[in-house]
Amino acid sequence: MSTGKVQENTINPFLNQYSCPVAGTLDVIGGKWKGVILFHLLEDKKRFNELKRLNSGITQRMLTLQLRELEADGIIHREVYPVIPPKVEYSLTDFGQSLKPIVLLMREWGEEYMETVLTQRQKNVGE
Amino acid sequence: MSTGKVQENTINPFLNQYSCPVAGTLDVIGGKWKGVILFHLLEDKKRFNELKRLNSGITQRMLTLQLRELEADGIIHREVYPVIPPKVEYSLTDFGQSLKPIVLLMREWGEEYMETVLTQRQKNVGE
DNA sequence: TGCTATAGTATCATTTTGTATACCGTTAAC
DNA sequence: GTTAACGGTATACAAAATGATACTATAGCA
Repeated sequence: MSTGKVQENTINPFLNQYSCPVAGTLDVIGGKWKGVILFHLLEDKKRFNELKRLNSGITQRMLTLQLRELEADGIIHREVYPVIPPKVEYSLTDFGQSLKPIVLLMREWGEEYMETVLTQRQKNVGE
Repeated sequence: MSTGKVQENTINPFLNQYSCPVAGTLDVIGGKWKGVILFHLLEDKKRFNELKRLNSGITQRMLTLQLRELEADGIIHREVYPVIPPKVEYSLTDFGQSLKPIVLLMREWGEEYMETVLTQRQKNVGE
């Protein structure tokens, strides 16, 4: 960063603009699935199919894509056991652990306020 | 919610599945712009064009769409002054203020770790 | 008279994200 | 011999999110 030169070839070019740090964080944990995946990994490592069951509705392809991106960002670790049938375990890296407070806070907020949001949205239907 | 019936017509049908609360929160503050918009509103209310300048790169259309959704979720308030040229001020509602800890934490994480993420991503280029 | 400013809307194009479905290799169980 | 389990990949397609561009109204100013 010291050069002031805009970097290239990262996953999301948006981040290269030295934009708001909030945008950067959301690029890592945002999207439809990443937050939930991380949430499930907070407690303990999980196998691929386990994550698939926990993220109800996710397709194999999307799960793979999201896991690969999290891995590329250094957030999770992928451990492959050379057995048959295959066994692959996903876990948070130490770096990934640094996201724990955010994920927990998001869970709390969701638990406390999602009903409010849903109610609020209902009011605006058809306006 | 007491009926156990799945609601319809909300912005994101995903939320009706009684899914993970983290997903719910991300639905409210996720996406490319909402987090940043909220971040800029934490301190003080802002006019439309002010927000446009602060969210560098956002188009007028996207800003309008995101602001409308945040308003529909009860997160921000839109105050229109009937003057010419028009003047519209956006501010956090009391409810919106409840998101403050999350946004601040996301800012902190971004400030502290985005370089790490960027470096990490660089390693994976072309693999 | 023409220009600027503000807060949008309308239309269309593009990019990103998500879905559906079929397929792969290997082993063990039936 | 067939089937299931696991953790994927490949291909095609659909939907949603985002972007680009042009346009609007009205007042004040030069």
